[in-house]
Amino acid sequence: MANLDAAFSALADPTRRAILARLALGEATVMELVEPFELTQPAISRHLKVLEGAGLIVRRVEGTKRPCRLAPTAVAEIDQWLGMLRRALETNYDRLDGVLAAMKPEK
Amino acid sequence: MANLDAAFSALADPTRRAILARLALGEATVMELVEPFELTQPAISRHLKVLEGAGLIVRRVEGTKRPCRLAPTAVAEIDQWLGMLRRALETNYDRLDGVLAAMKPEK
DNA sequence: TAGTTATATAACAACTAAGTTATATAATCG
DNA sequence: CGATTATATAACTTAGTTGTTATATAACTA
Repeated sequence: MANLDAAFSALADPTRRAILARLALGEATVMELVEPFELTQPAISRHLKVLEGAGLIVRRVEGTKRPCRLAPTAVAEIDQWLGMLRRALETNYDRLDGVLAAMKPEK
Repeated sequence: MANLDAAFSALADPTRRAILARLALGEATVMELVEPFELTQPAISRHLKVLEGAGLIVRRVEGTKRPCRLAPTAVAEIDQWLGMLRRALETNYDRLDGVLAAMKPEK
């Protein structure tokens, strides 16, 4: 699962998560994404490249603009992987419940 | 949400995800976690420190051993954040559906 | 108590990441 | 066509990550 590396790594950066949060409101061009941050345009362009590489966003060409929007694929992959942890945590939690239930009578 | 940085960043490494997958099967000591990897014990110890710092695992002291197990907190935080993306993706998808539905009659 | 086992930490090398400025490309506007 | 706007890329700097080996600590074992 090499793509999970890219996806989680992309999400590890707060600027990139903020970009995604902005795109959750709808499509935006590069300059629209630059505006709210105290970063230069090349910095944002590179963040977008990382997000695109991770499958978290897609871009279309519209004249000289490149509007970005959220892509579903990476999120689905992440969800699937996290599902494994969720299930394990539930199981362990049940087990703990069992242990506690077994202990109570002893007390 | 500073902790999301640590959580996503911890999950970005395949060795650490493999460690979590192993812990999903149940508690394990450091040496038990070293065994399946072609890495040295200090390397694994540091990965564990990262996972602990991210709130993905907890460790107890048992004599000279430090058994590790999964912790639920970070996964819950991640799920919560991803929920935002999931909802946005659903909305955008619905919107796309709407667009496609609106286009069909025109064709 | 001396040796062994389990784990942590320090110091270092190699690599990657994130930001900057300067510059290139390419579409649009007048 | 020339100027402007939108975006990308290159070169560089600084900082962080991942691995290694060597060593420290601390609890068991004989």
